[in-house]
This record gives sequence, C-alpha cells and structure tokens, in this order.
Amino acid sequence: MAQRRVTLADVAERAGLSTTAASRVLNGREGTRLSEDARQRVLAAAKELGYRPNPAARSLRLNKTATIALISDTVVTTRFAGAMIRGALNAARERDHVVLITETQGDPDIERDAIDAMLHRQVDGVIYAAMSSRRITVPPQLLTLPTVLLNATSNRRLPAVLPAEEEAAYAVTSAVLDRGHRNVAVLGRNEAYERDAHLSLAAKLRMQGIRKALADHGHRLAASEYTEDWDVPGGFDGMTALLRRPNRPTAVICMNDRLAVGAYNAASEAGLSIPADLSVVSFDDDPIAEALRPGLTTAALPHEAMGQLAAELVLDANPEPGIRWVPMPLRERSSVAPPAG
Amino acid sequence: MAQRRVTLADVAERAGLSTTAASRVLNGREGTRLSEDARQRVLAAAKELGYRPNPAARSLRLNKTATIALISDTVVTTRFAGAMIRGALNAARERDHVVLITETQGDPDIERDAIDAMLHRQVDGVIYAAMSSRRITVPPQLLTLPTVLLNATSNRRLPAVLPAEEEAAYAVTSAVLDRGHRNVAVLGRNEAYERDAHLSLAAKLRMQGIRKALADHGHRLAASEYTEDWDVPGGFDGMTALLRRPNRPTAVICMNDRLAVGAYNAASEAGLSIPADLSVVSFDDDPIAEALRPGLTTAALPHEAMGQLAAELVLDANPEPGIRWVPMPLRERSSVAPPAG
DNA sequence: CTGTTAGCGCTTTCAA
DNA sequence: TTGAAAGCGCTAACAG
Repeated sequence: MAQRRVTLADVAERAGLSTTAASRVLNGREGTRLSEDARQRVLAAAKELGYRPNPAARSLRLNKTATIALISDTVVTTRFAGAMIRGALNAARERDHVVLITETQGDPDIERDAIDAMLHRQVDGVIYAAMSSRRITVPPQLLTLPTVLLNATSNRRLPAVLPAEEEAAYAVTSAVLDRGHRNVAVLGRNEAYERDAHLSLAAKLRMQGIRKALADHGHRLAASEYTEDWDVPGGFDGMTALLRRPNRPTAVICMNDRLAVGAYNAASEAGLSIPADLSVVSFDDDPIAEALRPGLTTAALPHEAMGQLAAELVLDANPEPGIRWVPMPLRERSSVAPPAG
Repeated sequence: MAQRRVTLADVAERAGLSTTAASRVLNGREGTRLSEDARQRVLAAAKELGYRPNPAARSLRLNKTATIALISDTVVTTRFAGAMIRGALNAARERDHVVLITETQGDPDIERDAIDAMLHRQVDGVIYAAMSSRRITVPPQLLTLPTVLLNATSNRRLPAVLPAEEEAAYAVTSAVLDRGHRNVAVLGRNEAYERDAHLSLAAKLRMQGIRKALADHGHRLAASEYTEDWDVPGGFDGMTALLRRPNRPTAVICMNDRLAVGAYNAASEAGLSIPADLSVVSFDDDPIAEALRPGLTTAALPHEAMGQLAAELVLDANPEPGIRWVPMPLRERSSVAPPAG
C-alpha cells in the first residue's frame, strides 16, 4: 500500500520521452510543437499510470496553488453560512480549485495571523466574508492578491458581492401593499444601524426599499417601532407595543425573521390571528421562517449564489471592482392576506 | 509592493551561517548542537526579516503540508455544521494547521474526486464527517492516512467521534420522570431508522436511553407515535394523533427539535398550554429551540466539541481506534413542569 | 560545532 | 521537434 506516487518522470519514461516533453504536452504549451505521435504517447502514459501532478512541486515552481482562501469573521458559524460556503465550494471545484477556510472570530490578532498564513501558503485569491452584511476595513495585506468581498463593502476598489436588499425591500413592501394594506408598520427600526454602514448595510437599504415602494404606491409608513436587537425578544416587545397603539397596523414589515418570530408570538398572545388579523412579511428566510405557522413570507438571503459568485470573481482574470447585487427571491408563504373588513 | 519573499537563505546570510545551520535552529533539531551564539543570531535574523518558511518547499521535501481535510457529505450546509467546522478550525489553528473543506453532496463521483484531490495535496489527515450521525462505508483510499470519523461510525478500526445520545436520552427522560410524569409518550418512532445504523445512529441510541431511564425509574412507555420524517409537519401530525388517544400523555419526548416545533403547534391548536397541560422535551438544540415559547428543554448536539476533538485526534500521533462519545448538555428551558392535577 | 551537497517534482530557458 | 540542465525553497546525509 501507499505505493510510490507516479511522477512526471514515470510518465515520460513510459512514453519514451523527456520530462520536458511530457510537461509540455500535459500543460498544453502552444509555443513548442511536439509531434502528434509524441503527444498521444504522453497522454496515454499519463492516463494508464493515473498520473496527477504534485501540487507542492507545482506551486514551488509556479507560485500558484489552485487554492483559494475563505476568510471570515464568524461566518462559518452562522446558520446562513453553510450556503455561502457551499456556493464557493461548488464554483471552486468547477475550476479545479480547493478552498481553505479560516475564521477570525473578529479578533484582529487571529485575523492577522490567518491572513499571513494564507499569503504564505500562496493562495491564489481570497474571499473576505462578513457574517452580517456591513462595511469593513480591508486589511492592507490583502490588496496584494485577488480579493473579493463577500457580504461586505469597503473603502477599497474591490469587487464585492451583496444581497440586493433595497430591491427585496421594495418587493416585500409591495407584496403587502398590493393586497390592499394601507396601515403598514415597520418593526425593527434602529437608527444606529441605519446610519452606520460599519454595523449593518441591511438596515439602511431595507428602509430605503420600503420607503420607495410606499412612495411609488402613494402611501406613507403608518408606524415604525424601535428595537434594540433584531432578535425574538425584540420582536415580541416591539410588536406588543405596536399592537397597543391606537389604530393598530394591519400589516407589519419585520426587518428580519427573528423579529417576525417575536411578532408572531406577540400576535398570538394578543389573540390576533395571522394573516386574518395581521399580515407579516420579513427578510432573510431563516430556516425558522418555514417552520412557523402560518409559513412566513420573506425575502431570502441568497447565500449560496453569493458564495458562488464570489468564488467565480476571485478566479476571474481581473474582475471589475464594484458591487454585485445578488437578487433576494421572495418566498411567498401564508402570512399575508388582504386586510380585514 | 509584493516584495520578494524572505527565504531561509536570507536568514542564513544575515546570521552569517549556512542554510543548514539556519534550518536546524529554526526546526529545533536536537541531534546536532549549534553554539548558543549561532542559535541566537539565526533566531534574531529570522525575526527581523519576518521569515516564514515556504510551505510548498517544505511539503515537497517532507511530504507534509500542515493541512487537514474536512470531507463531508453535506455537513457544510446544515444548520449545525458551522459549529463542527468551527471546532475543527480552532483545534487545527492551535496546532498550526489549516483546513481544507470539501463537500461531496452524497455523490460518489464527487467524493472520489474530492478524496483523490486531497490525497494528492498530501493533506496530513482527514476528518470524514456525516451530516446526520450514522454508520458509513469508508472509502478505502482513506485508510492510507490518518482518518477520523466525525458524527459517524464504520466497519473499520478508526477513531470516531459521536454525540453521547444514549446518555442524553437518559437525562432527557429523567428530566420528565423526576417531575412526576408517569404518562410519557415518545414522538418520532421510526423502526426503519432504529434498525438501520446506515440511516441513523440517533434513533436507536435515543430509544435505548429512554427505555433505560424508564426501566430504572420503574415505569414503562405509555405511548409512542410513528413519524415518517423528523420534521415539523411530522411532529404536528404525530402530536395531533397522540392527543386524540384516550388517556393522553402528560409529557412527550420528541426525537428531535423540529418534531417538537410541530408538537408545539399541535398542542396550541388543541388548546393545550405548554408546560401546564403538556411537558415537552427533545434533542438537538436546534437554534429554533430557543426561539420557541416557552423555550424548549432539549439535549444539545455538541457539534463544536465534536469538531474540535476530531481535529485533535487527526493530529495525534496515533489515536486509538474506537468511539469517543461526546456529552450532550441538557439545555433546561421552560417546557417542563409537573403534570397537572 | 558547522558546511557541502543532493534531491523532493515540476517548469522553462536554452541549445541542438 | 526534442532534450539537458537549472532552479523554485527547503531538509538531511554525510563530511569535516
């Protein structure tokens, strides 16, 4: 077992040629023409022997590794992350590359080490990903090799892949407006997020899309409720407050699905039924959205497509800098109905 | 920019020594003793220059790459997967290794290619992971290098890391028995799973733990309900059936959290309140368990610890074959109360 | 205590 | 149309 690896020399010998010739054939070098006969012999020999070039030797020679790095703050750990990784993996495999994954956990020391390690390993490019979409500062070392931002933007002229939040917000809002709702509230307002792109890109873009849809339909926001965090308790408290207001909304746009879960709970506790008494729409398509009863209509974060695109961009010759907005499909389930009465 | 990498030769020159000497110092070779002075000079030079060995050159020479591969069917994509990856990443980083991730998507062709690619890259070891814990057939090529099974067992004598399902089932069951419940049902029985380890390890082990706890407490299972899949609709239908039985249970053990979500829905629809009218316990600690109201008491799949242990085992000199059972912590929330009356 | 030399497997200049 | 030889950066026999 563990038989000796077959090397280029083996292939050459079997083909009755030099390693030079074998190398040229196998790499499809155009400059120098070998006889068709020689070509075939090399190809045959390589096939019979099951030859595969030694990547270490290759990269020592070429300074290339057929490897890309996926560096993220803590992406890997999110429920959404899997899809991003899968997308990147698929794109990489299609181009015969493999993917090295690192997590920096937001720690600058770990990050520096991680990036250094990747650079020393001579990865051919890096995908620098953020868990939640936001504006980041790109470590300068990354500027020396092909880098693509995933779920993030920066001050640098780099390609970046982001979910088309504004467009999605427009669609989500329209879904509710088109059913005849006029008294529409937003749950999860947070000025800090909306103002600071370093905290969140989604908050601002989603609000813009919502406002634009309302304006285009000739309406305005009936109410909006602050929430410190976009989580279940926040949603519960916020929705409870919203329901206590005079003239309570007939539809609520939640800034994400976890808020929506809280909103569901609050509605249920208030004896309101969804969607009969209250329509709910949201963002993310968290796995939870499907498990809710009734199923939650929400705009899905297109993580797999994003991961895929990011990997493709990294492996592109030289991609244009700038943002790629990846569409967020609207998953229509059962949480929207026309307003009562 | 992109200034020339600093090589061992640079360090040696600066230290006024040969590369051999520098190499020996840097690798802490014991056999040959260098003068303390020389040692210090090399160390200093390396530091000043910011020297890091070229991994490609190193692995060409040593057939080692300081890399481990994480090969999984579709682990990467699961909600749980992130934690496994994170655990493995941390353990690897601590030992100055990096990790290559691949997903086979259950496709044998992709799997063969992926494994081949990893072997050719001379990874130092592989973690072979399954999404849901089950018995698998290990591709023979993997037997030529250190391999650890993660969330899986096999017919081979390999180290394997699994959640301590039986122990957890015992704890989960006891949690309900200790509160005084006597009329306890199981939701999610599935003979096919329980019998066939290639489909699921959890089904059988969980049932064993449940039975043992009941026996030890001098009770027996009041009812058990079949479910084709362990998902939300299955849980809903199963629980609905359970509630229609004469002498309905006061507590239900769900085989996983998604079933429990369905059970919650069914209980709510039947006008039953949890935990006053019905106690619910479960397995997995899916993120959803925390979002439910009331919070679901459940035994957590210890994915991060498992990933970490797997990586440690791979990097161990030669780990004993056999199963490592990783404890599943019981997350006690609010879904359990003494039976009514 | 330290250095010379060979060689890991590959690609590429240069020469034939 | 083909091959010899050098060299990527490193480590390890073998000498001294």
